[in-house]
This record gives sequence, structure tokens and C-alpha cells, in this order.
Amino acid sequence: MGIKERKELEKKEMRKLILDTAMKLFLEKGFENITLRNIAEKIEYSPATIYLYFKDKDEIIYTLHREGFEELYRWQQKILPVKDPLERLYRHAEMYVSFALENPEYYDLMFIKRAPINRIKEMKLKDGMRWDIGMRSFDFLKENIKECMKAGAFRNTDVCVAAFSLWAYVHGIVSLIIRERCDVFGEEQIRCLVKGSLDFMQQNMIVNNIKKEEQ
Amino acid sequence: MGIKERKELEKKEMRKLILDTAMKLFLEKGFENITLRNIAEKIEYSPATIYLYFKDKDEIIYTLHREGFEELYRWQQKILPVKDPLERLYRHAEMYVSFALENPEYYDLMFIKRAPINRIKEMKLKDGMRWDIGMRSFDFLKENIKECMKAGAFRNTDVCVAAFSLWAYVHGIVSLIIRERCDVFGEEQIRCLVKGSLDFMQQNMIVNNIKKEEQ
Amino acid sequence: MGIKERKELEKKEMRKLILDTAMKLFLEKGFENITLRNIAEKIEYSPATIYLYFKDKDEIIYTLHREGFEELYRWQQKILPVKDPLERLYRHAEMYVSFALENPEYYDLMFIKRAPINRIKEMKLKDGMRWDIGMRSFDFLKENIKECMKAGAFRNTDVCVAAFSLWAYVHGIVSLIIRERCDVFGEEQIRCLVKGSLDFMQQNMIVNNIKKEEQ
Amino acid sequence: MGIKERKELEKKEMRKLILDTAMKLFLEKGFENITLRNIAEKIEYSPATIYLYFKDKDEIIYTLHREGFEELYRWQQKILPVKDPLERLYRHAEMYVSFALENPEYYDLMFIKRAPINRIKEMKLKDGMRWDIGMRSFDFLKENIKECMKAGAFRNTDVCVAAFSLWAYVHGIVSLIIRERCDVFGEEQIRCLVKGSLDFMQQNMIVNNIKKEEQ
DNA sequence: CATGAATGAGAATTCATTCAT
DNA sequence: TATGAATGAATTCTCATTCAT
Repeated sequence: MGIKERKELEKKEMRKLILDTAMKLFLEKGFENITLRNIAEKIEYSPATIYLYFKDKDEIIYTLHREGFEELYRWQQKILPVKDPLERLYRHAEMYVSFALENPEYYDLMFIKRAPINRIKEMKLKDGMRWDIGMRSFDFLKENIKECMKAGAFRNTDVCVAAFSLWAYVHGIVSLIIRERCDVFGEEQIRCLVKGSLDFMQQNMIVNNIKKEEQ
Repeated sequence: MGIKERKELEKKEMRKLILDTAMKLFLEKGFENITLRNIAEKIEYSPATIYLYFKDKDEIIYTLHREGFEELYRWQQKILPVKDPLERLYRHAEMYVSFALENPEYYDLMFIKRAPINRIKEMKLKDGMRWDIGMRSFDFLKENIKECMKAGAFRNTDVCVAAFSLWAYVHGIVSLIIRERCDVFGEEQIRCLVKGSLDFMQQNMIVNNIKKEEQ
Repeated sequence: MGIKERKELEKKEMRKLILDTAMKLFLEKGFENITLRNIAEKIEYSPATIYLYFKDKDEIIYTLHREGFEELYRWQQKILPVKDPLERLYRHAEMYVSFALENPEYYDLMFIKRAPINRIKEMKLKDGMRWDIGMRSFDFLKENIKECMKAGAFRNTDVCVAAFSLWAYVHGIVSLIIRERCDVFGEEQIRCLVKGSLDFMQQNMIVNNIKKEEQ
Repeated sequence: MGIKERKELEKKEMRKLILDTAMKLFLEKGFENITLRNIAEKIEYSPATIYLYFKDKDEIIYTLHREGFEELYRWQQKILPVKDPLERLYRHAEMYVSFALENPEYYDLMFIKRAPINRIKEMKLKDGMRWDIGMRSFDFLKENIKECMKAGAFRNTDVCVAAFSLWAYVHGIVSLIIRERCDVFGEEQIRCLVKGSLDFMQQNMIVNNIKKEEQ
């Protein structure tokens, strides 16, 4: 079966090549401006070849979508070493923002862009699945918050609400930036606003939260 | 001049019909998938007819874009009667969320969709203008925050940062919903999350904020 | 019948207004870039109005076509005072070139542009008529040549051939210029070439012609 | 490599098929009335297919344009064997007329039709190039004339003027015919006029020219 | 007489996708 | 496995022309 395995390996590599190239192009030129042809040209294969590895364009996008979540989850792991849950929560937010701003097209795909509808419909049966991967990250956040609760914070708040609130907060920050609603401010000030907002969150939504309860 | 006026009225109504239809279709099929043809079919006119009322596709989108901001500003006026600035700020957020969720297509266009680039480029001279209309609403928020500051809140925070933070927060909430990243939760729970998040914001970012300073 | 006459007069004036405007626009922007709408806008009438005065676009063009020939004929009359037929022939050529270069769009329409086919087909019965107006000018040239012959020139040449040759010569000059096949030379040199060519013609095709015979 | 070669051959043939068809249609319907659709229909392919062989409509026209000049140059080579420069000049004219009348669509494109502007603009850098190919033929004519001068003709005439004059002369002849300004005369007489005009030119512009100087 | 409103037909071009080889 | 060739179905947009008023 050595041959079979090699074949499979090659297949995977080809898929990876296509996905990476697609992502690179999306990043360079924006999503709507990329065609299958562009991707094919870049990897120096014919457009038809791509169809040997992916059913259609949607499948490529859908796969990237999943990959994005894998990557995000990997980034989330990085904060595990931080022991203090409140500190970790702050780092969590910081990390999320970095992930988004460093991988804007992934982020766009994962949290902003309207999902590739056809594909999703086909997947209806496995619809739960569709969100599994996103839920995993959300649950990870909830865990973090639960630990903060044990440490005395968010005492009167539903864990889901707290998680959603924090998520919305950072998502708001990065999605306004990615979708260019902050361009008036200029790059420099945007950096300040991001930093300022994270600090604001730390003081008011995290730290202050606990102090209040301690009294 | 009755005739002339009637004609003008009819013209306006036709424009409105086109705009409304466009909006409806945007809502149904998503922005990128709408074509002039679709709109024409829906209103049972020929595609060419639309060009009698709008220069091109961009103009339709641009007009909707502006209309959205006008409408938002009108909503913002509604909270002016609320005297207490902190209370007003809370209402501000609540109103923003309602505006977004009740006019998701407008909101999408205003704050999520990638901007119609050509039109913007043509408008280069009036480029400032492009954001004026958005800035007006942002300034309105800043005013509210300044008054909160006078009332003792946000004392150590830059007004811009505070405004951006609050904006990001509510934008995060609504854009996750509009772009269907909360569908797993189900409608009912989404309502709870929104309500919960607004309360969370009120306690931590607004009220708590001022208490701290008072001590 | 005063009223009827006035009406007719007004009708004529309107036709003239349309024709003049059309021509002006053709001159400004070139033939293929003008639409009925452009013309209508310029005269501040609706496009539909034009159809009250002309059956269709072709009729406008066809009429201008005829007008061009009327104008050319008028220019031709100007050389009648020149008594010496050879001198007159030279002036004839010179005049033709001026007419063409000063009214390039008329000239284009009359001698270069493919005729408006539909209109011509309709006119088939009167097809002779189609060329009448052009023939008149050609005959005028032939007369001039006949007189030159009487004065001893073109002795061995068929009058038609001579006329055609001279016509072709000047037409060649102006049509190469009008259709921009001389742009490489630059404006200044074009002027020299035209002047030089006319002189060359005078010496070789006219004067020299007679001298030869005189010997 | 037999396969590869065959493929290339087929590609070339397809290009040729498209070009030929385009030319045929141009001839039938006139230049401005040809669309890619027409061409596609004629060759029974889809419009999209044409885009596999040519970037756009302009490229087709531009290619035909160049091809025309190549062909003309080839025709010009045919007269080289004629040793006597005056005789050769006459043959030159004769050949030019034949080229034009036997390839009226090419000729039209090369010397009558308004140039495909977009394409030319794109080619700005190589703008000189645009006329190179035409200049080559014009220079070829000038060489011929210079030799005639050495043989005693055109003594008092600038070589450029002489070349332009002769060019204009034959261009006048053929362009009046191609653009149907001689149809009144009927085919038979047109042939006579052409022949007559060429003779007229030979006697007056070439031969007579030299005699004069000899005296 | 004049026109506002409407449109059918058609233009160039693009792109995801298919299929025979 | 890979692809060259082909295309159907779109897209935006333009224009001469018609017709009810």
C-alpha cells in the first residue's frame, strides 16, 4: 500500500498548495477579485486541474474557513501558560485582535464574509458540524471566563453573556478596522485606539469587575 | 404646476421603489449577489429603465449608503430628550442595536459591506464628505460621552477611545448577528445575549465606571 | 394661409437647428460618438422631439450629406471669377482642399464615411438622385477641364479621366489627413506637404501639361 | 513533440479563422457594424471562445491592421526586379492600386478606417512602433523616388512632397472606389478611369517630369 | 407640438464549470 | 492525473426608437 499512501500524500500536498495559493491571493487582492483562473495560473496548473482536488470554488472557500478556525485555535493555545485567569483573559483578547489583524482575510472569511451558501446547504445534515469548530473556540473562551469567575470576577453575569460580550467587543474592534470603517483615523491613531480599547476593557470589564465584588 | 409636481413625485416614488427593491434583494441574497437585472425583474421593468433614475449601479448603492446614515442620525435624535447623560448613553447603545437589527440591510451596507469603490473614487474631491455623514453620528456619540465625563464617568479615558470602544462593542454585537455568526444560539437566546450584553455594558462600562471615581 | 406658412417656416428652422447642432457635435466629438440624445440635450429638446422633424437618425445624416454638397457647390462658385481656366483649375484644387480641411466632418460624411445604408436602400428608386448632387460638382470640375483643354491642356486625355485624376489627387491629400494617416508628420509639415503637393500638381498636371503641347 | 506542434498549429489556424471571418464580415457589413458576436456566430463558436485567442476586440483589429501592412510590404517587394526607377515607380503605383482593390477590407483598415483608439493608447510606449510598419512602406516609396531623382526626375521637388503626392494620388483613386463614391460610373468605367489615371500620372508626374529637365 | 417614460436589442466582457482526450 | 478548448449564463451598460399623454 506504499503507493496508495504516497498518492494520498501527494493529493494532500496538492490541496494544500491550492489552498495556500488561494489564501495568498485573497490576501493580496481581496476576496471578490480572485478567480479560479488566478489561482490556477499562480500554481501553474490548468483551472480544470483544481476540480480534481476540489468539487467547486465553494469547497475551497469552505476549507479555508475551517483552516482559519484551526489556526485560531492554535493561537488560543498559546495563552494557556498564563496562569492568572484575569491576566489570561486580557491576553486572550489581545491575541484575538492580533490574529485578526495579522490574518485579515482569514478573519474576514471566518467572521465577516457571508458564508458560501451552496456549500452550507449541502452540508445541512452535518449542520451542527458547521459550527463545531467555531464553538470549540467559543467554549475555550467560556472556560477562561469560568476560571475568572472562580477568581471572583463576573459574579453576577451569565457566563454565556460574558463570553459573548467580550467576543463582540474584540470582534467589533477588528471588524471595523478590517472593513475599513476606521480609515479616516489614520494608521497611527488606529493603533492607539486598539491599544486604548483593550486597556479600557481590561480596566472596566475585567479588573474593575473583580474589585467591585471584593469590597 | 400641479402636473409638474405630480411628475416629480412620481419620479421620486420610482427612485424609492428601486431603492427599496434593491434593499430587499440585498437582504435576501446578500450584497454581492445582486445585479441590476434582479432589481429590474423584481419591479417588472427593463434593466434600461433603471438607468433613467440612477447613473449606474454604484449610484444606487451610494444612495442607499447615505440614506442609511441619514436614518441612523434620525434615530440618534430620539434619545436627546433623555437628560441624564449616563442613562442617555445606555439608550444610545440600545437604540443603535435596534437600528441595526431592524434595518440589517442598511446596517450591513453602512458598516460591514466593503465600500463601493468606484463611486468613492469619483467622489474624490468630496472625499471628506464621504465620511462626514458617518462622522456626524460618531461626533454625536462623543458629545454624549463628554457629558458623561462631566458627570464623572470615563475620567481617565480619552474621549475618542471611549467612543470607539463603545461603538466597537455594539457593532460587534450586531455584526455577529447580522452576518449570521450567532445562528447556532437560536433566535430566543440571541435576544437574551443582546439584552445581557447591553446590561453588562451598562454596569461595567458606564455605571461602575462612575462609582469608582466617586469613592 | 399666413399661419400655415409660419408653421412651415418654424418647422424648417427647427430642422435647421437640429442639423446645425448635429454637425457641431460631430465636429467636436467625431461621428461615431454622437447619439441622438446628445443632440437633443444640446438643443434642449427631448430626443422624441427630433423624431417629429426627422424620420430617424439616418435621415439626419443623409440630410447633412446633401447639405455638404450644397455647401461645396457654393464654394465652387467662388472660383468662377478667375478667368484663366488653368489658373482657375489650380484655385479649384486649392479651394477643395480648404473646404475639406475646414469642414472635415462634412467632408468625411460626403466622401469618406460609409453611407447610411438603410436610408440609401429606401431611396433606391431615386437612386440616380442620390448622386445628382455629387455629380453637379463633378460636372463643374469637368467644365473647368474642358476649358483648359480649349486652352491647350490635357489634349490627349479623356476629360473624365482628367477630372477623376484631379479629384482623386486632392481627395487623397485631404482624406489621408482627415483620417489621421499623416499625424506622424506633425501639423507644420502637413501644411508644407499640402502646399507642396498642390504646387507639384500645378507644375506637372496643369501647367507643364500645356507647355508640352505648345512646343 | 508532434502533439505540441499540432496543437500550436491548430491554435494558429483558429486565430486565422477568426481573423479571416472578421475580415469577411468587415467587408460585408462595414467596419463599425461588426461585433464579436457576429464573428462568433459566423464561425459557430461562442463569443467567449474568441477571448481564448484574442485579448479583446481591439486586438483582432490591431492584428489585422499589422497583417495588412506586412502584406503590402510583401507586394512592394515584387517590384524590386524592375530596374528602371521610373518604370518601377509606375509599377509601384499600379501595384498599390491592385493591392487596395484586391484587399479592400485590409486597405480600408490600414488607410481609411478611424484607428482603434484604445489599443493604440495602450501601446503608447511603442507608439513610434505604431507607424514604423507604415513608414517602412512609405520609405520604400521614397527610395524609389530618390532613384528617380538620380535619373533626373523630380529635380525641383522635395522628396517627401513627391512621395506624399504620389501616395495621395493613388490613395485618392482607391479610396473613392472602396468607399463607393464611384459607383455611379459602373464597374467597367471605373476600370477605365483607374487605368486612365495611372497613365495620366505616368505621363505627367513621372515621364514628362524628366523630359522637362532634360531640355 | 412636445415629451417623459419605457424598452428591446444588443454591445463587450468575465467566469465557473465541463468534457474529450 | 492533467489539461486545452469550449461555453452558457451572467454582468454592466448604451442607444435608437416608440408611444401614451
